[in-house]
Amino acid sequence: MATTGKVRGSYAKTPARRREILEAGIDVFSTSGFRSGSIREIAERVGMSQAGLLHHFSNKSELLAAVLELRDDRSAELVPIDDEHAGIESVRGFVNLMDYNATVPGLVELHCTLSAEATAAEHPAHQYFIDRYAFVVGQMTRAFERMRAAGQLVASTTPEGAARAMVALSDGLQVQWLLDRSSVDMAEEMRHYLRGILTVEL
Amino acid sequence: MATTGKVRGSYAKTPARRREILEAGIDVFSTSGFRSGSIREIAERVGMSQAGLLHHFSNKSELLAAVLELRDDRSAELVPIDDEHAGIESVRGFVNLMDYNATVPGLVELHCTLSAEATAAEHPAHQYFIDRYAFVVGQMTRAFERMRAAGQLVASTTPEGAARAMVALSDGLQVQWLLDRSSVDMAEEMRHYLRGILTVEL
DNA sequence: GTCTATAGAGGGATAGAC
DNA sequence: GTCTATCCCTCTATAGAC
Repeated sequence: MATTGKVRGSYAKTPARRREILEAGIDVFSTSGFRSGSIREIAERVGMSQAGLLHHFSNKSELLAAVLELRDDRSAELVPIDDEHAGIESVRGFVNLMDYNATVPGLVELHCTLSAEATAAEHPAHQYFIDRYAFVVGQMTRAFERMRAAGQLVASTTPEGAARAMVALSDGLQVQWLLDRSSVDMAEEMRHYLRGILTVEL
Repeated sequence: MATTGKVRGSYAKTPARRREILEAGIDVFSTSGFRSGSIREIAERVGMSQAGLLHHFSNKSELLAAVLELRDDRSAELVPIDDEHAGIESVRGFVNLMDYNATVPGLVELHCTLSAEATAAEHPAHQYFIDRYAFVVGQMTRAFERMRAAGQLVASTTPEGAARAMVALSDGLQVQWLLDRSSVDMAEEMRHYLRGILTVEL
């Protein structure tokens, strides 16, 4: 017993507090980015002082890392695309994630804003995004390789090319969608692309 | 005579100075974005004080607008995609622009960083990017419409869908390329996509 | 046209009380 | 665990001298 809860005292609420801070962090970093978003504003949204916030995350970069981790966990929960034997299931999972994304503009904005910012070599999330793209493109490449083996991928496309194009299309559609949400149905546009390179139904 | 040059005095150099500032502005805004890039740093790069810079551009937003205008002019000069009768020529122009982009990482970074930032409604370049995407997607849509009429576009694709996908693919590939330049050949990836939706050679 | 000086706002992080 | 106070930094924009 008492493996998760604390022994006593008011600091038992720390995990909940951390979670509140992370939620506010998503909001602020998504609209202002990391560099120009302030931990002061995040703290205010949670109703605490900036110094109080820094009790939970010792500095701004650490908070960013925790925000990114939370986002990853949620995507992974919602759409498991990392099954080591999945082919078309991974592709379907990716498209489902795009449908889900259309319901959470904040998360989409977070991704677009931070990935563009993190393009700069000195950005605290630079390596994170390099690794993350390598991971996602890698997963999708393997999924397409299995589909190729099953004769489900058109001959003109390489698995890696398809994977990169899929990720790129997703990112680009997000920008257009954020600028004008009525302009694009992101998942539908992706399905359209996929129909062109797959020999089977989605 | 004296249509472009000034009558006399040292302020004849103003246009050149403005240009220098804009070049430095591209550098700084591309790596730091608009919000966290500072006019101070831009001024330093040109070798002048921050107050001196503000003699040429009355505030930071005005400088941003001028930077974006300069970028537009360059792209337009290099790759005319706005011919009102062009079909495949516009598509070729777009791909050529992607090849050119691979030689000017700074401009690519500027676009990615600012377009993501400008996703926020209060951003000074918000409307600019809405208009710009509408323009580019519109131009490419009309080009694909002409190609459709000429039987050069596969039946499964709509002109607007193709245009949006082309722009999205371009944007997304830029992010991956900026994070790891050895990972993607942006123009080649685009040609590959186009081969799938066109019935003629590029 | 460019400078210095300065106003005025906001940021991150730390120290120390409670 | 949270606060106030504070340090020190950076930023934009303006005023006014040269």
